[in-house]
Amino acid sequence: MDARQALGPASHRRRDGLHCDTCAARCGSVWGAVEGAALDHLDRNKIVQRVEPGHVLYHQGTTCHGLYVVQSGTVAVRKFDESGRSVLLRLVLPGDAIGYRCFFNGGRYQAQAETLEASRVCYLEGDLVQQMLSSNPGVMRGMLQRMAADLGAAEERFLMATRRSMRARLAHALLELRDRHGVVDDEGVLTLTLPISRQDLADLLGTRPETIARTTSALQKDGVAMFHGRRVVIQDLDLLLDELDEPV
Amino acid sequence: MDARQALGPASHRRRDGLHCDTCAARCGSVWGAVEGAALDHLDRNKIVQRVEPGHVLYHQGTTCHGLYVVQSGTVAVRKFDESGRSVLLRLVLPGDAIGYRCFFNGGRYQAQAETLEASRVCYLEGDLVQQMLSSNPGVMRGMLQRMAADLGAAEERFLMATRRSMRARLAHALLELRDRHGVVDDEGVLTLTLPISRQDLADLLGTRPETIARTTSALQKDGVAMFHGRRVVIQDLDLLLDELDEPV
DNA sequence: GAGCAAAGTTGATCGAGGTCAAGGCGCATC
DNA sequence: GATGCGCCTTGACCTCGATCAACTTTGCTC
Repeated sequence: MDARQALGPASHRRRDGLHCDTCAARCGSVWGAVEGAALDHLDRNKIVQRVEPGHVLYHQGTTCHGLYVVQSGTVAVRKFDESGRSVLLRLVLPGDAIGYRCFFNGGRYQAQAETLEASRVCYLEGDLVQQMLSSNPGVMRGMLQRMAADLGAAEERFLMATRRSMRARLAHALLELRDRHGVVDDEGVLTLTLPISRQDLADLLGTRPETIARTTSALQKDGVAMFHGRRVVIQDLDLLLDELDEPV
Repeated sequence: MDARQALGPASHRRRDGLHCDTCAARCGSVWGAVEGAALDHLDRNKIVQRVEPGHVLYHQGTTCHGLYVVQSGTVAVRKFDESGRSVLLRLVLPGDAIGYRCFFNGGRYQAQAETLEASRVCYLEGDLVQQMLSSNPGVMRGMLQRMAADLGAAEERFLMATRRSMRARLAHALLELRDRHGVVDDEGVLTLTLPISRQDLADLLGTRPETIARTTSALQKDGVAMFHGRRVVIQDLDLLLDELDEPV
């Protein structure tokens, strides 16, 4: 009867003590527009999963029946090619939906989604999403906006990959990661904790781990940023910004 | 009173003898779901432009108030960077909307759209689009599907640019252009008439015109395709398909 | 801490494709 | 036909980043 009954083990269900009401990720996201009875409905029917790092939300090639929304943590969308090699396509942050491309387009997942950190992820079953979309114009508008923004980002990424040097592209990537993975201390020193390996970073920039290593040490030699494993320390943000605007 | 009054010279208005009813581009597009009174409404309020090649539909940086839909012809979306150089971002075919990213996301156009051939383009004013979207769930679904597909294409393009050789990328591009710009004769020989210059083709593939020239002559030397200006003759499609699946 | 696997770095080398410069070629105008 | 103007192609050269192969570091298990 209840759609929830059919999906996932009990430990993965809702009632993790967080009502949608108080979910920080919801504000500023597509679901920010939902309120009142609809929000209650959403809360009652969502399925919350708390997962450890490395958990796979869905596998490539499986059929898509609903939408995942990241509540906390970071999720990686990764694609496997014919030969089994994987490529990191993008990172998904709290408040964002995962798998929406496949949800709207139908068919099977073109990629797999896996958590990089301990995360909380909500699953919304297909009908629930449709209800939310049709009953709440704000959700629909938000969804369209999000897709439009993602499309812009994808275009930007192509231009970066084809026109800019590795230095500029790495600098760009670091700045993108700043919001979510960066901390500024009292003296204005920015420290990033990268959520991904060098291999994944390479995939994200369309290059190889060796090139990442060479580029990081070049930036380090020039005093732009210090790299220790996944920790990146940036003393002077302006130097990093300068890396962006060299070429034409 | 009438929104049409405010927009464009009289020569650009509707009543070009083509009711939405009979518009071939509509079927198989987002607007295929519209029918009956809504279709009449759409037809009465659309603004049709017949334009010669090279006509600019909108300029980069101007504000977006509605949606353009290509009825016939091909439209190029082109972006100018700070230094004034332009980059061809993508081609838009009949039935597809242009400028929807900006329409949903708000703000100003990130690129300019110009016709490559003599074309017919419909302009739908913002309110009209909203009406269509909200009154007709099929349109909304179609729009979402289209955006999802575009997003997939953009991702694919990035992967092509970063992992594949120029030969494979050019072959891929030729195959993409086949549907719309290709003709097969009695003996099964495929002839493409490219809608774009070498410079634009280079932009599309993220490379330089010189590299395009070198790659075309390499393909020609190997008998895969013959290039004479914008005319491309492909004797054996299989040879072209073989170019796609070499590397990993 | 020893042992080991995975991740990251560095070096040496190579090649695809970018860059610059010099011709061809089609096409309009006169 | 001569002139001029874009567009395209070719050649020569060079650079950035890929590749392959060692080596180092990190992190995990016992």
